[in-house]
Amino acid sequence: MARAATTSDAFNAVAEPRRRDILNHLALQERAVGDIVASLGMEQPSVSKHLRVLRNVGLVRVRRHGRHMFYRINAEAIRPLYEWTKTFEGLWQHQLNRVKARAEAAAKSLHKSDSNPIESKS
Amino acid sequence: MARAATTSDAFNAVAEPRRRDILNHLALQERAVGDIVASLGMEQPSVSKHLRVLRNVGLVRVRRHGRHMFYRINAEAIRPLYEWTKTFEGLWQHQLNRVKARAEAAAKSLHKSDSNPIESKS
DNA sequence: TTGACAAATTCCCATATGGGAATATATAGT
DNA sequence: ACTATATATTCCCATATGGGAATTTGTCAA
Repeated sequence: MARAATTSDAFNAVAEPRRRDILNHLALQERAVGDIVASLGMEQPSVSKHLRVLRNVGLVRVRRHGRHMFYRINAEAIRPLYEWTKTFEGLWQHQLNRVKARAEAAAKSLHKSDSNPIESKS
Repeated sequence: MARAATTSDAFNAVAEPRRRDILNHLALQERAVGDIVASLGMEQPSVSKHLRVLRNVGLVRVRRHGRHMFYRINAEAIRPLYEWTKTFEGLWQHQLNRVKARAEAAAKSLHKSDSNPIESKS
């Protein structure tokens, strides 16, 4: 088996940086393809292909107006990613606290005994 | 160019479901490779390869103890994903409110005028 | 209908992938 | 030194990828 398809889920779709760029751009308001092309400086076929992927996983919705296709974000589809990452929120806070505590302890013992002669030059 | 390497960043590394499984497993405590193999029911070489990718992007750290390699999560590396997804948090709340408002408005007008005959059978 | 513009699709290709299978490396114990 | 155990690496391969270039489809306006 090869790597999972980019269209298999939001995680895979969002792994591509340019697709995140597009989503960031759409966050403010809906945009026509040409607008995205101009704003992000990518080739039009490239944008269309990326939008196709985003559509397939439900990250964007489309609306046609004349010759223009207006894409808008479907934020709900990002939520699973948010929820998953949020699972680890407590962990990085813990880890930061531990680092901070260790740093403070080290500073304290350094102050008391100057146990690291290497640091004390000039 | 082909798809970006799985080791190019946390977004790509995490796109693979089995790697998320591994991270979920490591969230509770550090684990030896064999433990992961047994718990997740994957082949040992497969686990080692996935851990390699996770290590390359800083999502896990290793500690050796005798013949065992204990892997632990480095939650800090997940934080960028969290922050990015969080950017859209306001959006899906907006969208949900709009849907809810629309549903309530529809229910109200239905109650007042029974404007949708199709719904009123039986 | 024809022409102009907007967007999507197709074709080609170098590239990294993840799984399977086999093998290599490293460490502990005797 | 030898064996057993734990983990990592290598090789092979079918597969999807994203970009570039060219073309097609769709829509409006005259």
